[in-house]
Amino acid sequence: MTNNTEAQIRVRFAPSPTGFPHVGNIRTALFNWLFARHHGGTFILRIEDTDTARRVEGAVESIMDGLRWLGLDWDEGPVFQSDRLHLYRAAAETLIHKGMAYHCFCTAERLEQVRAEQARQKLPPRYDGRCRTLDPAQAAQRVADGEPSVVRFKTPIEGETVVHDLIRGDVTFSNTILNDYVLLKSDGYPTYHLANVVDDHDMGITHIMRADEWISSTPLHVMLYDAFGWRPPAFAHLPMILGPDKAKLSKRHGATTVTEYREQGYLPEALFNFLALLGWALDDKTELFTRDELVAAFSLERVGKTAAVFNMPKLDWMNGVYIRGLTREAFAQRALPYLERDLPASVVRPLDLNYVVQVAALIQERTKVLSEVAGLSDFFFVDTLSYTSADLVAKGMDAGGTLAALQAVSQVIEIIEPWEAATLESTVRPMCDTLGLSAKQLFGVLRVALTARTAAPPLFDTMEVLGKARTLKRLADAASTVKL
RNA sequence: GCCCUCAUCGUCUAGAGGCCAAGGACGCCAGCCUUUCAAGCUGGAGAUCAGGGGUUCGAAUCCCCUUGGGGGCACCA
Repeated sequence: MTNNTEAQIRVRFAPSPTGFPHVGNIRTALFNWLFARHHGGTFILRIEDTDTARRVEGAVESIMDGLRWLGLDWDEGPVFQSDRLHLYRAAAETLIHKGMAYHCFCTAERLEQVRAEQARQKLPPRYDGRCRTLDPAQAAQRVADGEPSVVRFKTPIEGETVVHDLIRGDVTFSNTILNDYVLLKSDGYPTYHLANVVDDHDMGITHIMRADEWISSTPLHVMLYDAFGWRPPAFAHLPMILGPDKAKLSKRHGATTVTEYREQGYLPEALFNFLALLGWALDDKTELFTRDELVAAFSLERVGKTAAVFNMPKLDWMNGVYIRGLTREAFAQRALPYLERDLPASVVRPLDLNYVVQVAALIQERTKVLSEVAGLSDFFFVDTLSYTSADLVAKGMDAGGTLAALQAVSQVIEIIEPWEAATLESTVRPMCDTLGLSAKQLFGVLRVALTARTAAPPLFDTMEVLGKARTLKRLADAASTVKL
């Protein structure tokens, strides 16, 4: 699978710490990681923290946390761009000396005016080039005098730039529509464009895999590589992930950050599998992949071009598949923290793991996300149930019959030993005849008495896990609840 | 407004000229199983392959136009 050339492959995931990583970002990380692992290459984490204003406290930790949770381990980094400002400044200087960049002294207000005027004339908003023709010596003097400035790239005003993209093919941009982009901001920090190009070159990145939204700024990057005399890496612009409204996925689409998926109880291996299928498919049928299978199967050639809507119901299904695939012990282990978190405060912690394993076995195949385990099983943990007399009386029955059934069953099972589901069933089921009830009716009454709900795990398994004492207690409570 | 781009069931997708009167998955519906809910099994509805022109003996697949969607156009990334 790997040969000498491939072993050189170096890719990176380069998020900016301006918020918590959402699934779109993570999918990009996943593809980079898969590509690196498939080819035996290197996966690098780089933090693009050049926007001092939008920096968010804790974002870096949550990015790393999310990557670790999904098992996307990085080989180098995290590299912080804020530690490398000298590199970008030197690079900007180089370009100024080459006459390919210049200092611009235009104020934010003037830029604003220019844009407003262009908008009024329905022209594309772009820098009008006022400082482009300033005398470099004079400009240098003004900078030396302390006048604030930015460094702009002297974008060629004619010709065209072709971006070779592994997924899109060749994409041609006319240089006339390109802007004199800012390379270095007035605070001395580089913009994304400069830092990105300098770093990717410096770090020996061979393939840039990033979301499709970046393709518009790629011609600038190509020109920058050119201006520096560097060979650009290969580009692969990945199809975007959309919300249900088909717009770029964002906060307003509900749970989009990885952290939230974890809190809701999605299994990392399920999200991993699901995300891999957003914009990539192996064939016409395979949907379930282990991590290793994905690493072995992944290829850029099979990445699609069309944006994909994030299909929540399918994720739920897939999560359910992964949950059912767990051993009951593993499932209990995974469910435990969610139970501790979600069960009512009245339930004593810590929970007994052996008991949780027994409960877990009964709800496992009914669970899609771990955040619902407490709701599915709380009656196994709480002391008192809440239901009314009417809830107890099954369809076609009256209060008297219900009470009689409850008492009859209590009496019969009281002497059952050993307390096992099979024995309970073989004892109670025949009582339907004696009591003149259908199984549906009798079991329905018992179900409400024991669980306070109409949908629950199999009755006799529930009794077994509840234990004789609690079962009898609940039947007695139910009997006293019935209003004749 | 300008630039780029995409276009197969509601959604994720297979399809790289004939194997496609379009296959799989999720979801939906029905039946079976069954003490409920799930799970499982079986079956079903669901795409005139956005529309219109070409090219070709033959097009979902190639070309053009239209339409629609998405993205970009900051001293944000």
